[in-house]
Amino acid sequence: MTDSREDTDQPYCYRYPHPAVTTDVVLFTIRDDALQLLLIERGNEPFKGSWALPGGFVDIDEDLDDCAARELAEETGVENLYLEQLGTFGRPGRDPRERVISVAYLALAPEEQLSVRAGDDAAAAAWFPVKALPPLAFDHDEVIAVAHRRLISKLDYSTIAFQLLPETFTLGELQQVYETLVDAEIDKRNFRKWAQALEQIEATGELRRRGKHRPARVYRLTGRDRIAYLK
Amino acid sequence: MTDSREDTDQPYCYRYPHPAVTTDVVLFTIRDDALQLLLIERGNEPFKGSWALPGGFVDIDEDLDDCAARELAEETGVENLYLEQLGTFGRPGRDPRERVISVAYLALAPEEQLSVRAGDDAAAAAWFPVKALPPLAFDHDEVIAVAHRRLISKLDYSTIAFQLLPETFTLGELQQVYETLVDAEIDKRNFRKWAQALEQIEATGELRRRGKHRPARVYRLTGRDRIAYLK
DNA sequence: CAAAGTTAGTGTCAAAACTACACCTTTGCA
DNA sequence: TGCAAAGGTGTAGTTTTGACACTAACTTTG
Repeated sequence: MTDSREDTDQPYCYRYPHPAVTTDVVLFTIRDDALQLLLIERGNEPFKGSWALPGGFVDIDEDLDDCAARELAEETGVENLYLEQLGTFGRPGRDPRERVISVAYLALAPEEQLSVRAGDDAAAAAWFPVKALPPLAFDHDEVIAVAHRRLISKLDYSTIAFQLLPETFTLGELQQVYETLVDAEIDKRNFRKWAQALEQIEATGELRRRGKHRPARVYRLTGRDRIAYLK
Repeated sequence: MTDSREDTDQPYCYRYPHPAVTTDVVLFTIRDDALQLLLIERGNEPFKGSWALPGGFVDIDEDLDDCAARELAEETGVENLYLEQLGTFGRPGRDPRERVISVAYLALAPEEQLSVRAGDDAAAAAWFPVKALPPLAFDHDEVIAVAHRRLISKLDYSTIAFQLLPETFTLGELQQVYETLVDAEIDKRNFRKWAQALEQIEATGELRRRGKHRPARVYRLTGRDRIAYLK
């Protein structure tokens, strides 16, 4: 890091103008057997009426992760979910108002945990299937594309997908999540063999009866780590 | 993104103080059969005399990637190498002067391409083995740890390690790079089978004689993509 | 110029991982 | 009670991985 500034009586912002820094969150969930993400409708210019990722300016004494969690809570009422930093988007001109550098986060939560309501700054908050997104503000289409690729590729070497399930789940539900994510059918026996070989889940001993068919064994994650890396 | 500011005649920096944004680069190379990285000795406070990652403040109209490349060139004379964004570090208090958010980059280059000289802001620039780092300024030890983990884990699913070799190389040299990175010996026959199965390298037809032994075939990367993802 | 030293270069076999594939079980409901 | 619907299980063929040892070609030295 360079040291290209000395103390003078001029405030920084005139001698070395600072960019604004925001966080934006790509929150995925699975609803109606589709991968969906949360967008808010912008209530103000620029891009008024367009849809955008939830997010906002970083407070001057606030950590980045905290900012992402706070903005998500404020704008959507969603709390306590899996959040990981995705990348930082800072192309000059991406915000027409001023230079804005955005630290993007990838978030996952099970549908059950979410009760979205529009917050102060948002005209509305709504879920959209990843395959049918509306026109987006700023460079948020690009941010979402990166998030989606990251999620899909992380399936191969981590247990990140478990973050899309509630605390307890059946193997059928788990398989549905994976099938939705990879957008393909998976062989049931091979999938179950694989899932049990992970050593990341254990049966609770309970059965869950849903629908007119044989009840399913209920599982939970072992360990309290949010995600495990495979091999 | 929220819209929590209106236009008034007050400058931004008083109503909504902006953090400073920097880029820092973790540049790895292999020297003397060891993974080494480039540090600069700080010429000014804070942390004067400590070693730190090369980097500096983002210009107000400058893209982040450009900033990382520019600062690296200015401080060390190193140009035209592999650069990828690593992550953003913004814990309040990580810089004692003011709030500084740092976008970190991972960079790789072959030793042959590097002729490091200390630039304006740095008292000195030097290579250190990853296994024997000096005390570091700011949170740069943490940044380096993340970069190192990223590099090692990317070995498994990409051809990122080829960025540590010059344009042409022998399979022996390639194997040495991998052995240095994973810090273990690799079976020669299995390695060569693997490397050729990648379909990412081709023989140039030349032979390279170095030392008192049989000359080795020379290879180059096929395709001009910097890194390929495997499987 | 022969011998010694050094890295280049090659194939096989066993174990492990992966893939394809079909039937019975248990429940709810008509 | 029988039908619809998801739950639950094993095996065999194929592919991938990992262990392992010798000959080839060059340089240097005696």
